[in-house]
Amino acid sequence: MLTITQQLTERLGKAIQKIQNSNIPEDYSATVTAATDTRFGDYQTNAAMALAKNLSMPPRELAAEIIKLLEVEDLCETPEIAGPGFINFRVKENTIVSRINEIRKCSRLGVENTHSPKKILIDFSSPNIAKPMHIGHIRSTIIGDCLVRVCRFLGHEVIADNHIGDWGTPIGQVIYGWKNHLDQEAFNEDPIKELLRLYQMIKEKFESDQEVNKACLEETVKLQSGDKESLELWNQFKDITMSGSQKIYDRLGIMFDTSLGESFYDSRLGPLVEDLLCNKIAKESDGAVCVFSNNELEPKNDPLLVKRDGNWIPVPCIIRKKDGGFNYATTDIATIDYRVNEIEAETILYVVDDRQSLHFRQLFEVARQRKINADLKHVSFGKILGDDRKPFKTREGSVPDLSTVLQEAVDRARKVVEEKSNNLSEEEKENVAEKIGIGAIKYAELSQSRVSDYVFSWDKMLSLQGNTAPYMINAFVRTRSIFRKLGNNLPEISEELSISADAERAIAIKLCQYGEIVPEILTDHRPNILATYLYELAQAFHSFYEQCPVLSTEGITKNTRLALCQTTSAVLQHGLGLLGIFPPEKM
RNA sequence: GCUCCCUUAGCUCAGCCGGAUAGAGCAACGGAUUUCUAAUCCGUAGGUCGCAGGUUCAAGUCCUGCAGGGAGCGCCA
Repeated sequence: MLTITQQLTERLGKAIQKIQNSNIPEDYSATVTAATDTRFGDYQTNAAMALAKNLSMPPRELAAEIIKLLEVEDLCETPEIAGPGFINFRVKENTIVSRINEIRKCSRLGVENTHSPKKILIDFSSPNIAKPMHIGHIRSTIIGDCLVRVCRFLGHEVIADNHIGDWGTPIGQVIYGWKNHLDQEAFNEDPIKELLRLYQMIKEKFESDQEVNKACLEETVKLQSGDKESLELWNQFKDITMSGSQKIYDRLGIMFDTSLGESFYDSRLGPLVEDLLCNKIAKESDGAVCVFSNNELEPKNDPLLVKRDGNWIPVPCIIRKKDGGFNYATTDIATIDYRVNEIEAETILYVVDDRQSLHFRQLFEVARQRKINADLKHVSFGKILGDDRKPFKTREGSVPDLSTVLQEAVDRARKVVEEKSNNLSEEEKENVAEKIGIGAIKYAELSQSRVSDYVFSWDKMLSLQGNTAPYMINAFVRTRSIFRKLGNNLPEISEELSISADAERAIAIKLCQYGEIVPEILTDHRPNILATYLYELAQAFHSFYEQCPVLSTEGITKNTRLALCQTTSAVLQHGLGLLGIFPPEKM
């Protein structure tokens, strides 16, 4: 089952072959894309302009030549030349009708499985022990989950891995805090809050107070050498933290296949460093063990070099500290080994904020030097800002707690529901508020380009207009209300469709494109491509809904409109589902 | 000091491998409701795509330089 783009691209390719001119580059592959503006038609190609120079022909003349050779009468009207040499295609009604009918019969809604399924491990969320999840975890968690859903749907084998920060110096700090400054009453009341207080207090002293610093490092060493009491405390902290995180994952509907924390890799670190020393990948420097540049890369592309006073000087990746301890990079290298050798992942995606880009470039460079055979990619993202364009904070100036943020979203959604949806029962209102609130948080995240920073705005994300969850959900609810009204009188929807009104045509074309859009998400791991598509679909549907009555019509018109509503409903539900959003039936 | 990221309408943001007159939403203004849910739709107005060069038939998109903002930079994670 080919998308309309694929069919047209194939025909265009054949037409260009027929030109049989050796000046056409071997690797040239003509492409047809959706029209940038519907005034020009449905699809377009710039092949004539791209090849004009090679064939030394004026673009418009070449376009005419291509059109002469194109065999597309069965798919579209005679293609037209426009502007500097575009070829525009206007698809025939029967092409749209048969494609819509294919999509209606297809459980995948016209989206093909990938032709090259991979085993993909996605590393995301990554909360830390003794710290409740906060606003800073939201982007990784939501983007990561969306990528898991999309990869899986496209036929990849996916391992969702929560790489928990459960090892290293911070744990030593909390243990030290626990032993010396625990407020038992506060702990009984809210354990995670007390752990966070201890961590923050000790972290501050750790910087300034030599003795605290030393004591914490001793606690860390004790833990890592298997001291029983330390391990018991560590387990307790871990349980407390993870049960808090789990509540958030449950509410968000997010599941992991594995949650191997940093501690899991601890026993592998020593042997790993020895191995790297043996292989001469790493060497000792100032008492530490480091991986240096091997000068295979151009200096400016080499993350293990930095320019200072006009000279390139080494910035090694430290894998064993002077005191014998291991650090972040060591664990990450060991983690790659495990994922590649034992899980047999072919691709690893790290959904981590962009401040760590240097770390990942170094990590990937070490992997390259070791000839690790896997595709490693840092799926980075920017910061969440407040109205003042500074990192988003609560009114009290602290980092907002994630569970509080989720609750506030639901509370705010509830208020709107009270205002607008008085026809619903109490139970329904609660359900709708939950789905809209959580959906709004997720949609706000996924509709943004992940690379840039964005301003967090309650009003915007819960707005009823614009590119927001409530707007999308409302479109879905409207499709549902039509079928609810029909109840048991839903007629058999036949394949006989007549697409005549502009609004019908617009939405039908949009529906045909679902299969073209979904795979594109993975070209650069950008969920907002899907969000933008769904927004355009919802807009087209709202417009259709206003202009084209369904239930009051008869015959083929009714049949057509029911088919479009049904397909829109299915695509909206499915697409939102890929974003991890599950709309209610009513609102 | 060096490296990376960002800069598009008053505000918040889209804009994929370069392609036609740069698009949405909010805010502003003007319309549509005995409804398949107006949580919607239709319309008007709003731009030197940070600045300067370059490559190209074609640059918001690619390259170079500059400015502004953010982040990172040997023993934290």
